[in-house]
Amino acid sequence: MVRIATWNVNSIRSRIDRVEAWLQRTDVDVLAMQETKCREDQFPFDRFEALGYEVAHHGLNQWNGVAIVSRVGLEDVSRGFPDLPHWGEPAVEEARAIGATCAGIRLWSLYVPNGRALDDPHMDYKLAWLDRLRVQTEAWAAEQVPFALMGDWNIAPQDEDVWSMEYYLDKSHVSPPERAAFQAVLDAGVTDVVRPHTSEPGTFTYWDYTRLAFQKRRGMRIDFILASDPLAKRVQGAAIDREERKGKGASDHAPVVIEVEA
DNA sequence: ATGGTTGTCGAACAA
Repeated sequence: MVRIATWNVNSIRSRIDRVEAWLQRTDVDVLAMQETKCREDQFPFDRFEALGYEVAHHGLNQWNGVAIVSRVGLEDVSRGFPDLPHWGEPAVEEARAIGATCAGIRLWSLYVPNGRALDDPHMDYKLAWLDRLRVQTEAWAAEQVPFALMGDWNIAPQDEDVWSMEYYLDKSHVSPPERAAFQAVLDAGVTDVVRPHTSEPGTFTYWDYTRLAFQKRRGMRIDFILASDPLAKRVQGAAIDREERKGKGASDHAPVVIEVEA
């Protein structure tokens, strides 16, 4: 059994103690992280290597940043994928995607742009980014190598994935264009392998730091593991580690874990 | 109370 997880850590430098403790506690073999928020030279490689993990990181500045750590092999690292849209002034490609092959599975750690607001240029960037991911997913699905798209999608695909549709109605993450973009990736050849094992109402992966959102159970399900059909058939179980959102120094996202038949 | 919190080579901005 291989245990594979994804987690938006919201700064690896401020979270490293908790991430290290979590890995030791949960016996996870591969962890995809998002929002490492650091450059290559700032990443705490030694902390993971001391635990027996190989590390691949993609970080360009204090924003975004994605990584994969693995103790079951880590090969053929890709930073980004073709034709990703650019952002900023000057417009550049951001560190939002890294891929690696671990235990024969092609894994991607993805940090989909936030979108910010329905009328914000960042929303156009988000939708363009997701369309490129859709194109890539079609290509990967045709290759027959088992693969998974893991990360923070910044989309709540279904009404039950937010604590209140009324609250989010005029905000990003739930709009029809965003949901259509998410569905288009699914249609390209992957399925959500976590939801079938975590279908309880009120199951979320993210809770805002403000307004006592976690304590009031006001969250969103926006972190997903989407697997190709050959891999999906091997998924034996899945869980969202809500406990990790508790206490001082927690990320605002919870880790999401799947168990895969070796 | 147009509020709250966390992170970043901060002093605004992103989430």
